Amino acid sequence: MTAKTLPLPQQVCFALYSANNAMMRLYRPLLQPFDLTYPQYVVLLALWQQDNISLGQLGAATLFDSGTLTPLVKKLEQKGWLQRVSDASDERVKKVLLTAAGRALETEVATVMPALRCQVALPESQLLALREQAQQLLQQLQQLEACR
Amino acid sequence: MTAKTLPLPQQVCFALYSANNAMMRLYRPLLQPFDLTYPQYVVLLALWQQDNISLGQLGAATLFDSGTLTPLVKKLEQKGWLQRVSDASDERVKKVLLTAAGRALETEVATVMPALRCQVALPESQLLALREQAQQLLQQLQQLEACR
DNA sequence: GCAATTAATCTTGCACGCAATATAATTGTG
DNA sequence: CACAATTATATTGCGTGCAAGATTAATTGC
Repeated sequence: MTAKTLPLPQQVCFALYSANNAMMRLYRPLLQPFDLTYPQYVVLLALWQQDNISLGQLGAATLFDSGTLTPLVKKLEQKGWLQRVSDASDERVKKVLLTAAGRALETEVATVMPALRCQVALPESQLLALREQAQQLLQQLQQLEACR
Repeated sequence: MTAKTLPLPQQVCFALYSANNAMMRLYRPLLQPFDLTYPQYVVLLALWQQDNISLGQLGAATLFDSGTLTPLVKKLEQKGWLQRVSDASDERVKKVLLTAAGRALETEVATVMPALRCQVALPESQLLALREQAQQLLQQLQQLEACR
């Protein structure tokens, strides 16, 4: 009757948590040359897919809430990668618009993915399996959050 | 030639990252009654498995570096769950020792896991698959970090 | 034996994530 | 059309994570 809690190495959440932390550590030096952090990179990835969207839409794409997104976007504006412009038709919404430099950055940053990939000595199939499992968990949790 | 970067929904790292964030949001309200955060909970989980270990050993179990672990352990000491004691045989090392309250807490906190589990409507097999994939990624990344 | 190195922990500073709350614009309602 | 409810964004405060550097104690080389 000594085992009231599960050892860390057996916990799903701890595996997820520590794998994610390790991944962030791997990203850091690769993004540093561009003066980008991973969350900032995520915002740009979203904008490279769809530009000129509202902060709300950007939050939906990146899964950041406003408390995280607002300062992130302000920082990226300071760095000159994007602009925040008020929408004339609805003064509440702020739209985010990549600058020419921000659009050009996509080509530069395109080297990050392959550099990252070649350091991870795992078969593509395993990474896709991980993505699939993580996405299904995420989807389940989002569904939960949606019901309050 | 427009696709220089991969859309976020297809990225393994983003799936890992956002699933982990969602998991932390799920944990928060469950740990709040015990005035614990997830990282603090992780430290306690490690100590419940093996008590009276050095900060270095605790860091190895939790995968926290000293910059994260030191303030975490100090906070847990303030809350009365553990004590930090200097090792007489080597004055550099600080050993971490659960208090009686800290040991008793394990039983209380044991309700967190099942409460969490019953909110995640995914089959056990899928969670184990996710754990397996995450652990293998983690292991790969740790191996990388070990080679500097 | 003691200087130089190594080891264990601590401190500082920065950038998240997010809950809670505030502010301001818009919409719905009587 | 006033005004309460809703919506979009911003602010505040707290707790991480971690790189970089500092501090102190032990160990190693010569």
